[in-house]
Amino acid sequence: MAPRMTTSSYAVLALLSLKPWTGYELTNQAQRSLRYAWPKSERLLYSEPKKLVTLGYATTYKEEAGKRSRNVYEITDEGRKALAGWTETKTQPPRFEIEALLRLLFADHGTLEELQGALDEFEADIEDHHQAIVELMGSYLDGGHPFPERTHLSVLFATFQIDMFKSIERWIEFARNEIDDWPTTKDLGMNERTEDLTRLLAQDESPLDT
Amino acid sequence: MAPRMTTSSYAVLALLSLKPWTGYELTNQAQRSLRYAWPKSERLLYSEPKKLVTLGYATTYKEEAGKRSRNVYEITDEGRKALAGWTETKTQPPRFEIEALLRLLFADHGTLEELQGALDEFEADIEDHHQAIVELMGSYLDGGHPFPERTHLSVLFATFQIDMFKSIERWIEFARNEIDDWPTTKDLGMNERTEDLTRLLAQDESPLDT
DNA sequence: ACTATATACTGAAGAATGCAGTAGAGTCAA
DNA sequence: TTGACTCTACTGCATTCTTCAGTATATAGT
Repeated sequence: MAPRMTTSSYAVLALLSLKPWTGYELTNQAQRSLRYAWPKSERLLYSEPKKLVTLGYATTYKEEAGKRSRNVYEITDEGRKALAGWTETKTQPPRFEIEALLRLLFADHGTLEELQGALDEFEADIEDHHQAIVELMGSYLDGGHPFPERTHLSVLFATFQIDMFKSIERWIEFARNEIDDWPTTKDLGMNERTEDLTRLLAQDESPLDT
Repeated sequence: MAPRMTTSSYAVLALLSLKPWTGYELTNQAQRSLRYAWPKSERLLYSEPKKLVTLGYATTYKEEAGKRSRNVYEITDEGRKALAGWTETKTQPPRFEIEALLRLLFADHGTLEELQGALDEFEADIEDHHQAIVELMGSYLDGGHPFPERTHLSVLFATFQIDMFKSIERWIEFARNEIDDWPTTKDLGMNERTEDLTRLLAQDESPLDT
């Protein structure tokens, strides 16, 4: 049975359309540049180009460098056709996995300190990503984009990321302030403050904007 | 071999700590309330409580209603202990899967119309979610929270969601405006506008804030 | 010389998804 | 009243994806 083209297959195929890559380069590039749109494991990123070869969408050869060898993958004409057909497939809905928020939702089983800890970790992760992108933009200014003719796309995407990370950081600050007023994680329920917030949200207004 | 407790197992265990549920209720409740923090398939949500039973963290019995039967799951004392131990495990970093943005990154293989289409779908998904939460908040005001003493947690989480969805919607508007000025998806590269944006982002300023 | 880090992968087990299938119960309309 | 449709209430199977351990060479720093 011929394997199916998944979104991850198209992602790798799209990278191959830019230039030939080795498996190792592909895992690194995909993890660096696609991480915030389509995060995939290193293992999968080694497997996908092999699948593309069996489908006839890529060719591969071994490059020898002393006693080391590495697999180079190159897109085929068939592969370019398949990539063009990507647009005919349905786009998957967005998916946000945030364990820190799951822990917030069930914070009443733990202490305030544990909840604050979860928020701290969340913030640290977001700040890391945030800083990485700001630095990447700095490198673009110095002509560091690997495919200069594609800079407009990377930058529009980066705008999304920076904007989202800023908004998340603002929320974390807000959440910390709220929690600081809590005596415990439990049984606060629909108190005055919560009711005020609920009323705002029900009117589609964010307490962070006001 | 005893199965491992995954984050999803803890999520289901946390739900069970609130009250006993049937498998069917659990799938529905988890998909409605955990969807934006921990999105999981219906299939998994039917499997997890069974796993909890084999681990001794839940008990189950069949409830008969005519010719129909359904499985009811109830947390055990062991289960409550296990849930308390959740805080000792590391929180997984956040993960954002957004195929629409992947398509944006590689939009130069397609047309402007296709890129706009991807943004439209993205927007439609986000707006659906956004509206669902605003309505949920309205129901909370009418006393509709299933566990009133936990309202403060749900509302703080809802603040995150509404704020994030608003921020994404603003970005989509922004992106649409940018794209409207593009003659094609290709080879725009580091033009004047892109350079302006890059400069802003490199200074950690969002073009959406100004 | 030793250690750490980067390069360059693969196999196998387990987690999670998607899809099809089964089947009873209630609703609405032709 | 029969048929169509939706909701309830799941299960099995194939496939996808992640995690982890393992293998082995190359290179830079102390």
